[in-house]
Amino acid sequence: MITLAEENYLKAILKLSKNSKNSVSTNAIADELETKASSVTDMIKKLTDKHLVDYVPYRGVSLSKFGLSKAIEIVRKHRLWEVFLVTKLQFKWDEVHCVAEQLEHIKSQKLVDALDVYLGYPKHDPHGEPIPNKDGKFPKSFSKRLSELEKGSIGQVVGVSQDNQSFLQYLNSLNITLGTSIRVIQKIDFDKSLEITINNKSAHISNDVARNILIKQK
Amino acid sequence: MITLAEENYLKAILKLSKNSKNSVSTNAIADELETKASSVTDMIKKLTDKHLVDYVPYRGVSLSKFGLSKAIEIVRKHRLWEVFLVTKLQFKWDEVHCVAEQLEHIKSQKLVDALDVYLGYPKHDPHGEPIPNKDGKFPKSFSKRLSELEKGSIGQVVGVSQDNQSFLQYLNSLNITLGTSIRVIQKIDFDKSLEITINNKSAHISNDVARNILIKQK
DNA sequence: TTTTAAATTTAGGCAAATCTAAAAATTAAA
DNA sequence: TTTAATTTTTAGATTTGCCTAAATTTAAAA
Repeated sequence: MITLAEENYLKAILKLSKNSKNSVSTNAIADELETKASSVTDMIKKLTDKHLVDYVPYRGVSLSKFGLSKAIEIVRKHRLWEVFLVTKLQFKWDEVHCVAEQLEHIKSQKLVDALDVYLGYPKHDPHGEPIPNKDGKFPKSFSKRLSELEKGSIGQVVGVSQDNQSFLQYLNSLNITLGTSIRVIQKIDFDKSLEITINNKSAHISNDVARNILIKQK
Repeated sequence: MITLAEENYLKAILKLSKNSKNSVSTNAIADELETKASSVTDMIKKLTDKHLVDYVPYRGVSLSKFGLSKAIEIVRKHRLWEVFLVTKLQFKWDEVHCVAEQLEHIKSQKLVDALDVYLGYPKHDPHGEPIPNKDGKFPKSFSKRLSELEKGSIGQVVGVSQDNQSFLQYLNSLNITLGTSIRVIQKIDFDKSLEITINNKSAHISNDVARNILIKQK
């Protein structure tokens, strides 16, 4: 049995190894989980005993194959619950995270699968993040999210990962539709928002919005 | 903050004080939670410190006003989630309990309220148990459940607390409809099933079924 | 009413998950 | 390459929730 605390560590390691590839440092995990490095070392030993991670003292940890699949399961549950909260219970984007953080730890394979069916096998959560399927595979797409584009690059809108009414209305008001060309002028580090141009008219959009615009890069 | 373990104790005390009224013995709680009497004593002290129960050593505990409201909240959540699982995710009656046991501990007032709205303010869970409302009040009804009738007594069917397709079909096959007179011939202690007569024809029904038939007693 | 049985509490310990402070290892700087 | 700074680990405590075994209290029986 994987405990709640262990699940949170797995999730943190997955999140961190996405960016820095391979192995993750003790301090990085401590920061992510707002705990102390010594606590992390303790927990890593427990995870090692359970074959959830590979660990070389002083060198960092990485998820084992088993640990990775467990971590992905948690992400899947988190994102499915977020979709549920927004599409069925009328929660707003920014209200779902803390509740999903709890719901992701509910243990029942049948529940997750039934939820997936009920929600119509969604591919993205309300924040535009991809939802892995039952087998742990992420939906592959040939598009990128606008938020992933580098400064200076240009792309064409090929879709959105949200069909929310107010989101689509907002895109309309910006004159963003399928096929629109967008150039990234500036990426603001502070809030990850973007300065962009749409048909030579400039606009400033939040990361929340940029994440939900799917782009085919030129 | 009330911990998960504390919530389970509150629930157990509520359940037990329903039957034996007033205060509940340490051993009864230990049995209910499949733990040891000494553990119960430990926990009761913590609950006392948090003003969730009133406790007289060697004499038993009872829920305080505050503890009662918390316990009812948990029951409300448990039963709402059961309704969700059955009506939305197509779980069967007997598959919901263990999952609801986990879901009942999710902390979010907004979630419970939204779920209640979404489910259409259900009055009973899939087992026929009443669901308290937002203010902790149980739906009052002038009917009893068939399962509550004493041996020998007679009553008339005034409703059901389940609108499940297969349940209604089953009642049909037993010739039970609104207005049908039912007499309780025998109550089987072992599985709480009932020997009854319907228009002088005898039948044997499970507690699961009897609990969902609402009766006006003669 | 004394003795016995049952229920309850106390004492002392254990595992999980965390912490602080000190020691050890690694990396960066002089 | 030695020293200094940083990172990581170890040692020793703490809290929560549970356990066993022993002591205490209450209830029942003789």
